[in-house]
Amino acid sequence: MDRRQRRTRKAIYQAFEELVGERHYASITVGEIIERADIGRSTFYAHFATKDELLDQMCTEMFAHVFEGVETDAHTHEALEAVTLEGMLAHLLWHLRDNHKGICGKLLAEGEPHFTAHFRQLLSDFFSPRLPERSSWVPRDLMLSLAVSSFCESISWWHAQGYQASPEQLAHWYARTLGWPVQSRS
Amino acid sequence: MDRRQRRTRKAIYQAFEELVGERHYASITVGEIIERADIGRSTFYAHFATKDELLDQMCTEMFAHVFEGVETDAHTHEALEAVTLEGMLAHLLWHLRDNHKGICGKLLAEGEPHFTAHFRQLLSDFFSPRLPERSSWVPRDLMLSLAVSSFCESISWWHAQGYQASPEQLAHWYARTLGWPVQSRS
DNA sequence: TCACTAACGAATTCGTTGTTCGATATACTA
DNA sequence: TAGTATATCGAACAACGAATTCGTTAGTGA
Repeated sequence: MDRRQRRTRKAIYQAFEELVGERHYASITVGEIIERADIGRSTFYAHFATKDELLDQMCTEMFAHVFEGVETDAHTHEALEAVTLEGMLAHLLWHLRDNHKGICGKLLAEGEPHFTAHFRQLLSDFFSPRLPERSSWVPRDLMLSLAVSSFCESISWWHAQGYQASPEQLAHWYARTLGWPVQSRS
Repeated sequence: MDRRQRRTRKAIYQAFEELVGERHYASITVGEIIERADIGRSTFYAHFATKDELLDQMCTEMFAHVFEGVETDAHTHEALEAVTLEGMLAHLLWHLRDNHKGICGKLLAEGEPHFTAHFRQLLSDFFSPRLPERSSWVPRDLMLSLAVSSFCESISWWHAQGYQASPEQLAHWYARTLGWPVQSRS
């Protein structure tokens, strides 16, 4: 890819991340993004059709890093026992907090529909084969939806609290609330 | 209130409800509302400052009816035993499905931020003094957030399923998933 | 060096929001 | 029923933002 393209793309991403960190996503205009990124208007549209597409592409890139190592890397941050559902969730939370300045939590807390839909899809794929068995019968897709939305809500709450609790702690509370098998805590 | 005002207000509400039922809320324009309601542009703005304010006022009116009788009326639809948390939730679901053509579920499923925030606030107030005690400790405000978001998600799921399950059934599954004390089911 | 193509940015079109105002129609009330 | 108040009408208007166009400038890579 042309160096110029890389530069402008990076500038756009950075300006966008800053703005999302500062303000409500919906209120950000393309004009502000190009001003902050210091690029021409037509240049922006040469890269992204709309503001939402920018968000989408950013999510894709951002989550590619976050989700790929959830299973394989878990043992590098935690003990080997971490390769449980709760451990993987803690690992995921760890990434979400640190890798992108908590933008994920911010967008979830704002209820930004595009982002939420994107994130929920990924979570759905992640949870789907891993849902614990329950003693009592509940429709599986309802259970999945509740697991996903509760996890999103936990992140949103975490964000509102300034990320005070540890990822492990939050994952534990989350699992507890859904009545899932839980790791013993020291 | 002047009869003319009542008439236009009713026309606006009706047109708006129809449109919300047909299309994504965010894509509805004021122009479409006034066209469908067959009123003048300035007339709309004499009643509501923005489209969102229309939604807000509509919610307020709509929920006033739904929430007020949750405790007092529960025994008219169900047996007296229904005055339990699960019973009250079933009663609430019953109203939400029937009173307004499931618009509530639609807006929740769309993730419409204004509506969701409004509804969540009401649910928060409702759940707050009623949260069951748990054996294991979890921060109370996190528990509350999870209870609220899970209930919203259950409604959203219900909507997506075409409201097939009964309110009682859904309330039961909801309570089960959160590991709450549960009514025995025949 | 040279062809390619990205970036520029002002001008433009488009759609939507929200306001204004004089004319008209309707509703309350005495 | 007459008379006053006021709600509605609707075209015109200003403001804003999205998205496009296109001739010009400048950086890239071979």
